[in-house]
Amino acid sequence: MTEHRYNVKETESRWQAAWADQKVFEVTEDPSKKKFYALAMFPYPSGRLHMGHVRNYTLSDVVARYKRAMGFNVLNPMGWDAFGLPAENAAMENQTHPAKWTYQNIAVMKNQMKMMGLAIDWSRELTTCAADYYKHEQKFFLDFLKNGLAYQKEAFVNWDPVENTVLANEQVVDGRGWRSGALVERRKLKQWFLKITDFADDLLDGVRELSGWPEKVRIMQENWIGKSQGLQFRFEYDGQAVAGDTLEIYTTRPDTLFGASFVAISPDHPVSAELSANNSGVADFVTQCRAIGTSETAVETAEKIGFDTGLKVKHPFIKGATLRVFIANFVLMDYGTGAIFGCPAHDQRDLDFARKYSLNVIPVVIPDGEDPKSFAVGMEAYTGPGRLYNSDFLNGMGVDEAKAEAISRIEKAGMGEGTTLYRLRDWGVSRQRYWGCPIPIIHCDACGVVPVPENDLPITLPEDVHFSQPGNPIYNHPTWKNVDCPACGKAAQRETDTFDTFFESSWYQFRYCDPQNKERGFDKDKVAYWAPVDQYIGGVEHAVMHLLYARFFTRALKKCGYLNFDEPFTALFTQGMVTHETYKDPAGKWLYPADLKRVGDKFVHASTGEAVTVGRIEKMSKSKKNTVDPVEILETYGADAARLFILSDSPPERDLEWTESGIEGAWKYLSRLWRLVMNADFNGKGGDTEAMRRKIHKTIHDMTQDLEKFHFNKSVARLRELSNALEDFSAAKHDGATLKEGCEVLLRLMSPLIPHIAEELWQVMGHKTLLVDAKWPEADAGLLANDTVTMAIQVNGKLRATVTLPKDMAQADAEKAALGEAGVQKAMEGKPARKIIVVPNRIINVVV
RNA sequence: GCAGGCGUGGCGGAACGGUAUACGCAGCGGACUUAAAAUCCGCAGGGAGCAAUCCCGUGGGGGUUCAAGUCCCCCCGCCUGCACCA
Repeated sequence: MTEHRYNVKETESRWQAAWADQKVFEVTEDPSKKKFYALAMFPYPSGRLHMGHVRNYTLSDVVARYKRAMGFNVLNPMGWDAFGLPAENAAMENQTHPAKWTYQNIAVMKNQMKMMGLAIDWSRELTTCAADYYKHEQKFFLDFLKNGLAYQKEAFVNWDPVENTVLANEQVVDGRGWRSGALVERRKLKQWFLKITDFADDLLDGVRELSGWPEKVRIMQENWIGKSQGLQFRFEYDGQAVAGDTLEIYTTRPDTLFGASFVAISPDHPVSAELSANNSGVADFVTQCRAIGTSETAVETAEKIGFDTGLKVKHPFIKGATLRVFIANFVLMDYGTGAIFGCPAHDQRDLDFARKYSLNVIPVVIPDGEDPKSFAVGMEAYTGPGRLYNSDFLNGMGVDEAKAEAISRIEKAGMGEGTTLYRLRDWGVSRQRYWGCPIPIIHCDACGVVPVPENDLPITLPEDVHFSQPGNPIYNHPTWKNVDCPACGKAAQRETDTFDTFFESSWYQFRYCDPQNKERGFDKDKVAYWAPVDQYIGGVEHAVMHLLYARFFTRALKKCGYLNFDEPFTALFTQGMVTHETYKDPAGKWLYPADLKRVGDKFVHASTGEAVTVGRIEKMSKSKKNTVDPVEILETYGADAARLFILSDSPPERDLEWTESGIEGAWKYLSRLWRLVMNADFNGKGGDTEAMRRKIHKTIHDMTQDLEKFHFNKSVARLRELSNALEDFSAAKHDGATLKEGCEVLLRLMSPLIPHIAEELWQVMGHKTLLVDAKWPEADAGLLANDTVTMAIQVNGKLRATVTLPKDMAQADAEKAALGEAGVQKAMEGKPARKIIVVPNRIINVVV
């Protein structure tokens, strides 16, 4: 028989063309079929695909193809998260326009994606920087405004005084502008916010219900929302009062009020500001606090420092007692009220502070079993449970009871109230950047803030802008911002800020349901059919921001009448990173894997021959040069090999180490599969057909389970087992019909993973219709059950023999068979069995 | 510091509380070849033994159980996220 080599390139592009020509993956709403919406997080068009993309889209593709074979009407779209800072940076560096750069990248990356053979409905492709996309989010924003979900307030930005521009957080490195190197200033600007805090509780309750999400992500969102129950109340000043008659604080430990020994306020607190005005000592201290900064390392190492303001407040429960008021560097202005009471015995920070300034440490919660009279706090605060002590009317209560009682007393006295507080802040959406969606607002001297009339949408970006001068190009444009006020007709100015690019990615999952709609962002019925997304797949780096914003957006759109559900993504899968070994030359410079040559078990530089040191395995990144270009892999080995390696090497949620030998191995398997089918003799006779058929149907059953659970590495292992068994069966020239059944099942099961070669071999086997349209195989239940089983026999828990017995054998007979085994008798050393445990069809344990 | 995850051969990883190391990568031996590549067959946790076989083995230490990689307690190490949130 002539053996043809598998021609990957030709075959893969031929089937890609066939699927596209027949519009196999294009879908419309079909109420008669169950829908399945599979979505991969859409990419930022940075230039080229990286391996992380390839892994992501391989995973979503397997899901989409599998669900399709299962008979679902599968929506699997793709688009471009096209606004963002890198386009502006590229524009500055290369004297190009962000739009040109972006669209060029999209063209390149789309082409690369097509090489992967993805089951995508390209007719639904969307690009967020296109006006026909962002037009709709401008409308949403106007609706949010009408519904009280958007508002303006002053907020700090990072201001680069040399470049005269606002910097994004990631453009600030060690407190300096990344380009200019100038010290970044905090400047207050009026900016737009979305009221995500309105939904804080709802987002929290919702995330707890999302059973299809990883526990990890759910917890991260819960922590981000950061709900806490506590007491907000007002201290009365004793003597001098500043900025009002009372000082309001927030605490989650009202039970420890009797242990209070000081009050501390933030350096940014209005009281600090007022005192600074008249007291240079205070002003200096506040400046000192701000200089320490808020970076992680600074926070970790910074000492707790305070400044005694000389102010005093009255203890709410202890008549005549007063507490000194400090300004302290560890009190944050943007949480609670920016002021706290310190109870050093039961809070570590308060304790550190108290020890430094020699303040009282009064234990008021005594751990069970401790003697209150001798219980003392040294350098470690006690934060656990216990009984109240030294606390008047709270004495003897547990912590929770005491909290409730303290709140109740304060409320009765009219001094404050029990409060629920969230760490979550409203979402600031204004960005002082060019390459984003313009905020549809006009500022009029006479009328103030005027929303752009809906008929005037979209407000498109000016195209003739320059990036050579400092500042925001939109703001610098000579005419764009000039407009007549829609309300009074007088000269007014457009808002020159653009939306945070998380705005676009918060609703794209709905736009995919109705991407051509010119009137609205999407049709309610179409979204009702497709949404919510059944399986969302992407990187864990979006665990908080993007996913939280999208969840908020869905609720906001619901409030504005656009849809009628809360959660956009029913199930979420977060994939691991793609990693690779790192390499350095003798000078310590990073080297690309492609620049190396293997000599024996070592690497040398391919052109210079210099020795290369192999470093640790790290996430692929340009800076460490440990990247592998997907296109080279796709061109050398093809999409199927890349997909197979990605799927088989590691469980998808874990990191995947990219290795040359791994991709080679995948390629070798494809050749083997090819030979199996090409060389198969379907006219053979004999052999243990029943055993073979059992293996085939067991594989169907197990593989289906694996796919449902995202255990793709296991499913590949099972398919290789089946493949190995079929090779033996074929080599032995056994029954042709069984071999044919096996090969066909193998191809159908392989189809979601390595679709091109599976499709090709399907045709080779004589099929005239597409494999991609074939139904998922069903396991024959009759073949799943075996009539004999191999049972393990243990003596005192140690394996001593295995024995093949009829299935569901009577317990007594099984015991007898077990005791008859030579190995068992030897291990029993002639002693009688004290006990025999029989787990039917599985194991027998003899205890002597 | 808090929260979450992980720890199994040389490596990636399998294992409803029930035969630990499936499947693969790398390795070794052999076949084919002038040779290599490709391919095929075989070996392969550690130790002892000519062998049958036996002992030890899932980061460490305890425990529950007829039986523990799996469940419980303590400890060690690595990774991720959050971080002075009162």
